[in-house]
Amino acid sequence: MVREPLTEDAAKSLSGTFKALADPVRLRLLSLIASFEGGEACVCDLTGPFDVSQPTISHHLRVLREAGLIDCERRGTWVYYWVLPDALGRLGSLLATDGVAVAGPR
Amino acid sequence: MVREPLTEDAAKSLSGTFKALADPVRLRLLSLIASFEGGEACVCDLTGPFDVSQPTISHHLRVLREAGLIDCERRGTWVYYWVLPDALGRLGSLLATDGVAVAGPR
DNA sequence: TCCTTGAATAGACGGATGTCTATGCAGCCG
DNA sequence: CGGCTGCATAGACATCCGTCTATTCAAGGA
Repeated sequence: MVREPLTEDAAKSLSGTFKALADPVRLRLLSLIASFEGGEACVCDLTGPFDVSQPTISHHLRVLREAGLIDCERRGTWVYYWVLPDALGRLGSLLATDGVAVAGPR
Repeated sequence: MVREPLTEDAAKSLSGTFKALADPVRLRLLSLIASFEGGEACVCDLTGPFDVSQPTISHHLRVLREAGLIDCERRGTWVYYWVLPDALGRLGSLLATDGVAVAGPR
């Protein structure tokens, strides 16, 4: 990303992922799910730590899922969510600036 | 970030950076500046490749600058922008999922 | 079967955001 | 000094987005 200009399509797609991460509640949800024992969490575990309503949590989970950052499965009465590490990893390596000449004034 | 839950403050701050990256024009600007010869670019080099007006580019550059992702300096008639690699690097390492147990159904 | 609980959907509403046109400011040059 | 060029600011406007309440759907238990 810092070596050659992004194409219009790549930028559009990438920005979609960043949009999903551009909300404090969603970031905390993602982090909370990832750091849960076993790497997955039931929705009922996720509504407590936040000051927003259950439908709002449900909405944020949907946004994260549609961005390909998490997935879920129903097990009886409960729905469990887990993080898909690939998307996060790809993003991380894209942002890597290792070896790129540091710019500055002058 | 995937090892322990983000605090409310950390999430708020982080989401600010992601917000700045959550726009295709800003992503392309960042990428374009970084990949410019010498690692810096004049604004006049940045308005051409986009379909939006010059004030809109100026607005996006301000957002990126206020997020700590780029900086600028006036040199005579022109203003030059360059990428601050630290912010991007910190973000990249934050998203790293290496060594974290992969979650999944069951 | 009915009721209860866990979770998602629908729709409304206010605030944030991306874009534009018009204007202002800074620096160069004749 | 006057005008021109590069860039930023101001303000308007439409759309998007996060949140809520109300409702619906799914699954289990008495």
